[in-house]
Amino acid sequence: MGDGAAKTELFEQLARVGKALGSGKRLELLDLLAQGPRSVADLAAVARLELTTASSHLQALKRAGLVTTTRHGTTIEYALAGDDVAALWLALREVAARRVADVRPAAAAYLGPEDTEEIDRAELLRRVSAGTAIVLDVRPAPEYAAAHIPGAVSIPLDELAGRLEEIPADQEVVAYCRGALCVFSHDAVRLLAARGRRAVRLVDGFLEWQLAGHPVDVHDR
Amino acid sequence: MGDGAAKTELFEQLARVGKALGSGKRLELLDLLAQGPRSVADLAAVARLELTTASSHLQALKRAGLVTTTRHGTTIEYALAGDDVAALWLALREVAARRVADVRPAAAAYLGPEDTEEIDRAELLRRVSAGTAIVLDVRPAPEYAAAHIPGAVSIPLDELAGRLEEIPADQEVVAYCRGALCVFSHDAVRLLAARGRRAVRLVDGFLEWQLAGHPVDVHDR
DNA sequence: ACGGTATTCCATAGATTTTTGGAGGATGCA
DNA sequence: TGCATCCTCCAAAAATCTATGGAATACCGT
Repeated sequence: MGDGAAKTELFEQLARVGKALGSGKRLELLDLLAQGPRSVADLAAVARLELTTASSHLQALKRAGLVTTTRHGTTIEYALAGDDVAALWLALREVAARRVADVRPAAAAYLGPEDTEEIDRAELLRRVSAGTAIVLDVRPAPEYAAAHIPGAVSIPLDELAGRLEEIPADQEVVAYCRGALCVFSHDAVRLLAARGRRAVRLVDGFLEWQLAGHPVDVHDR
Repeated sequence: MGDGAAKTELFEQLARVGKALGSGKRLELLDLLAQGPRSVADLAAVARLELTTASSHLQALKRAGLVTTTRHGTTIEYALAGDDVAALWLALREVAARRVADVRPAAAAYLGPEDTEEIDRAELLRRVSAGTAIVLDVRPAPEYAAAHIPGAVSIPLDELAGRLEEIPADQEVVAYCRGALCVFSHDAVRLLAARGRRAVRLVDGFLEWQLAGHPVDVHDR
């Protein structure tokens, strides 16, 4: 029948991963790391956390095996341990969105009204290969640099208003950002629409693109 | 940029699912529920928990949306909320097995030595359709009754020694149980081998079979 | 209505986690 | 060597979670 104590111990070990996923702060850090490796100070700033708090949460993620560290001189770069971790994060998000009643209103409050048109990955590929649309990456520059959809142009959301002329006025724009729960592409499409551009939003984002096995580009622009 | 408070709130809501996965006891209950619906008293007995402890853990799982309840007269039946939850549980297990160093030794201590031959689902289907093997479900009877691999014969592990004559001596046996971390099929194959039978083990179990989209049978035998 | 069964609710003590600030290590550069 | 930067370690207080046993609730059969 198997020893009860050994079984308890095994499940307690599995729960270490669960515990790591049991904090909003840590999930936020994980979500950022899913876009690419980053330093502790960087992550703390973007996630609006005290440095020591961020450090201790990152170490909790590391103890659970979800992230790895690499030293680059004086800075330490945290990175997702692998695609399986990204898949786990996505699975958790999907369960939460479907099963936790309060997630929908919380998402709506964060993302804003549903006033923007969305398309899926297949439709994006169709429009791009037909030449009727260009793909716009509105994530912060370091995340674009880490990896992005091939052919996408990078204009971070907070620079978009000032760099509008870089986008041909007669082209439709498909904007994307981190993932389904990222606000940047919503705001970008609203901004573009307000300036009279034709713009739609990829329904999810880079995380889902990558996990679906699509190719990605790194570096350059 | 999106309101910081709204973002924090959203991730805190997502973390409710993570928190639910952050306890060995709850994972054990989830693992049982992945085999089929069960009552509170039943779950408490199988998971070796006090009734009130089991009840409160089950309610925690319910608040996180991972399980649902149905009243049947005086008993309350808990069930997994859906396949997406089973997939999440499997994803967590796979990440833990790959990334948490202490999971392997804990699994080895629970499952015993690697002295049994294992085959995958494709090989099982091959041997069954070739008529060279029969499939043996060694889970407790209620789990077999809830759902099982089509054509499988049910002999719970603790009855196996006494019901050996029900298995044709010249047939190879493929034993399976709940999943990759379930000990029953390991013990069953050891027992059969000790009695001179040819027996191998499905590398994972019913959970993975079902999630892979294979058909399942319910009721009868 | 009554007794019996299955489960949840409640209060509490004990354990674990989270946050924060200050001190300490490691690395790079002048 | 000395100094700056980036990060981790440590300790303590606050907050949260867990286990447990007794009481309360819901439903069933008589």
